[in-house]
Amino acid sequence: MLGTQAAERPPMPAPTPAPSALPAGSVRRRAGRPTAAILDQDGITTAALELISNKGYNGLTMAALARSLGVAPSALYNHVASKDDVLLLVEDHLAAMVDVSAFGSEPWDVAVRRWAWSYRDVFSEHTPLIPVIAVLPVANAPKTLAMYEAVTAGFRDAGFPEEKIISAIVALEAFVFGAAYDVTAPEDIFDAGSLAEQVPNFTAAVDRLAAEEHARPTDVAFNLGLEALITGFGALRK
Amino acid sequence: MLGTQAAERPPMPAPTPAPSALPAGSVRRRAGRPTAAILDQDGITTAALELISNKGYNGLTMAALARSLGVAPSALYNHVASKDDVLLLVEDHLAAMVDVSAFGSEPWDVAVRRWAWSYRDVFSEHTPLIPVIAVLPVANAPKTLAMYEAVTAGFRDAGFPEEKIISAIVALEAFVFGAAYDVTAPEDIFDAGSLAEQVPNFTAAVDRLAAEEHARPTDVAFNLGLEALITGFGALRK
DNA sequence: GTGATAAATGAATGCCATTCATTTATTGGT
DNA sequence: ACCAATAAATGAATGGCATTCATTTATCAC
Repeated sequence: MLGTQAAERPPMPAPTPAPSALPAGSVRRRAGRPTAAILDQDGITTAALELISNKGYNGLTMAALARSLGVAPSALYNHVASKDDVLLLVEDHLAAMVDVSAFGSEPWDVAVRRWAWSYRDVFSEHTPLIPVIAVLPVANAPKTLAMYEAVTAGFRDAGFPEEKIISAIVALEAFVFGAAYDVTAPEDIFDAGSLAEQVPNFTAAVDRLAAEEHARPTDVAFNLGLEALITGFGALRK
Repeated sequence: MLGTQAAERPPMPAPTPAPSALPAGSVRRRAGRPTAAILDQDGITTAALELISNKGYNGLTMAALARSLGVAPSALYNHVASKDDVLLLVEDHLAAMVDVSAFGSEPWDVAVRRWAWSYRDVFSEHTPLIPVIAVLPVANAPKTLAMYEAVTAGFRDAGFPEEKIISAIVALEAFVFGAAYDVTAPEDIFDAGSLAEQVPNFTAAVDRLAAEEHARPTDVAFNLGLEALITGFGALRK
């Protein structure tokens, strides 16, 4: 790890000191507005996603983001108000990747199933966004809003009583977000270790599930909960 | 803002400089092991909870924690390995406050209902813990483990097939954690603002729910989802 | 009694988001 | 065609943060 970083950024100054924030080979940009704008929100979003994909959310710093865009960190603040703002851009990009295509073409239960699995899969790779999303007004996230619109229309067309649609979506979303965290949990999360004797029922149940040898226990739990929600909510339709 | 801070902490040194890490009035402790230990995990947990209660999770820093305990920040590391370790202590303390008393005395569905509401209520005040909990092996959290034991026993006694117990609890927990975030969301989170016209179904559904004038819409959604899960899971019992 | 260990201080370290003064280029109004 | 306002960049701070380390002092086990 440290060795790799050192290779990228030699601690000693190179003969011709490499400009610290520019792609290799380019000349250091002088201060002042450049002829053509370098940054925009789309580019920042793309670079952020690339960084997250390569280095994870720990690697997503304003400095690293600036560096990958060949720009000084402070330049980012001409286009976003804060790091949370960057996270919002990323979130909205991801929302567009959630599959809502089945609403309008497939039966309601099939559509909900496809949407929820897709939603969970997308955000299980991006759980650090969840605390941000959960509290963020949708007004600033057009693609997220578009997702809600598609889902809402699907519920309405399926005969859902209108006053219950938002509550049902909120409940499903809560389940999806919680389940997204579960995907990231280590396999041995339920290993009670030295305390196992003190929690015999729990230990037995954990062992009994392990004996089933499911490829992904987290998927079993998600399926169980999702089917219960679909069945329960399906009964509300007129 | 700046003026207020300056008033609390004058930039110029006071005549008798106040010791920075000690409760008012006490003498600065000299270096070296004190006769009686000042810190232990219980004290750290209590101080952390107090700090969170007064200043929120933003106010919970290792420096602030040390200060409230009358100790240098580095002293904390003789008792916890990291800040995440402090969060784990807090989490385990809270787990003990979750109401599992109905398991063993009340019918299964009543017990699940009481547990889930209580669980959500406790952690909705502590959502920053959720990312930590979700990934943390239970072996290091005895009170959390005790909660799982009580719930597992309740499910088993209710005739739940043993291989499904953990999956059902995991699903319920996912829903609880997601719903805990929802509690903290601002009221106008679903206000589409200027984009309202582009999402007519969504806007209509939001308005229709608002017209119901529920005291806490988040509770309506939680109730809806929880009852669906209870009904769905209840059918699995032998 | 003595060596190992435990628990404190205090001084660093390095990383981080963010701000600000400054420079340069574009744009819109007259 | 000018000129003021604005936009977009640099580069140098700033302050906060968790964590580490050398050092000091006290207790505990043998």
